[in-house]
Amino acid sequence: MQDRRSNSNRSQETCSALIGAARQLFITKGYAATGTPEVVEQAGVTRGALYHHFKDKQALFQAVVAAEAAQIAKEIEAKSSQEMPPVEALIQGANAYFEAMREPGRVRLLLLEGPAVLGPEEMRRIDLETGGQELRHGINDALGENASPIKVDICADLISAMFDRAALACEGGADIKSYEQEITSLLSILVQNKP
Amino acid sequence: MQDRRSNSNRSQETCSALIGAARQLFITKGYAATGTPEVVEQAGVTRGALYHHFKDKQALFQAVVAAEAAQIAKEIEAKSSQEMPPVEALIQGANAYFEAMREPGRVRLLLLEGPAVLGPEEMRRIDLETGGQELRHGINDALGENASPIKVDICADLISAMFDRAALACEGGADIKSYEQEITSLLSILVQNKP
DNA sequence: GTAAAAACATACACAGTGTATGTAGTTGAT
DNA sequence: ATCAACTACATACACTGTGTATGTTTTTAC
Repeated sequence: MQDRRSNSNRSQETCSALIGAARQLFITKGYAATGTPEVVEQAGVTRGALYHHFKDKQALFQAVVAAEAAQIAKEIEAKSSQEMPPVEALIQGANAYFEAMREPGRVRLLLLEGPAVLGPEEMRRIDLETGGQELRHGINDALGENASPIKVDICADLISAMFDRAALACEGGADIKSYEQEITSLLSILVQNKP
Repeated sequence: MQDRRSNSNRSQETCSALIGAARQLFITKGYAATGTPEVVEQAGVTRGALYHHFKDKQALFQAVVAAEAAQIAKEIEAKSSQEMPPVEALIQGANAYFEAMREPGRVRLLLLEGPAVLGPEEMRRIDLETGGQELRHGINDALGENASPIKVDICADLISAMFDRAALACEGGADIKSYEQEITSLLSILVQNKP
């Protein structure tokens, strides 16, 4: 029974199956409570395949997180219309982020377990590799020319922290509109009072 | 060989030893990489004692986190002088928080692994049980009477998110002064433009 | 077609968790 | 003081999961 699939195809398919199955389990049961036997069963492969493509369980998790971050960046970019005053663009970007983060499991993956399992540096790396630069550019445009690069970096970091917390709060049952409104208000105030 | 220690003393001492040893290991190696055999060895007791006092490894971790949160609240309260304009009090509280969070391991315990292992709700519960209310009161005083309670809650949540992110960044090697300065600036702007 | 390499599959060694069971020390009532 | 009940531990074990070593099949290159 020859399938005659190319090696790269074989690899790609099993990797996708593994990442997909792992994603589902990590989201529902969490990283620690998910065993590799369960993952491979869902993926329809064996543990041998898993450990052939990934160094260890953590590497599989990193792949899941990276894929999710890429997907989110894609969704946000799709919703970002160009030609807009900087502040409006910022607010729209924030709303797009919130909407993307409402997809079940993303908060847990990217805001809770990701930083704990992979570490903040690695999470930051993934973020920059995908769409994390957008916010910094937005902040830079909004603050104008008189802002030093390091100030922009810090400001972007602090604002993204607010975004993340808002997403986390909404996952926990908080009112989305209230948080969106408050963030919008804060952003407007901050940009208008750029020091 | 009769020690003739009272039961409550015995319990308290072994619990303290366990929490202390666990704290050290959780801080240096992380929750997942720390085994209970190692903990009890450091504490000078057996696993039997551990599982007598704590339901499981997670319960031990929760005790460590709660103790750390209480200690931090104590340190902050000790540094908070009363009789101060609200904004100044806020800024001073923030600085006290940063200073407390510079104690090695606290960022990892409270901001990284705590939320992942215990969940955000439990972390929030611990926070409110200890000194988490202070910030909300500070925000409330700073915003004045015309702010709705829910707005104060959200605002406090978002601001505490910035505090946490700043502590995390500094742990990662960022310049403390820059973050402190930026936060101070943001707080001043926000309070002066209370909508 | 054949050798090398990649992609898996199987088996195993090891470590860690939680529990069941056993023992010593403590408490409270008589 | 003594005895029973209880608390505080200690020991032993069953189980699960991880990572690795080794074996097998499929693909690739020549």
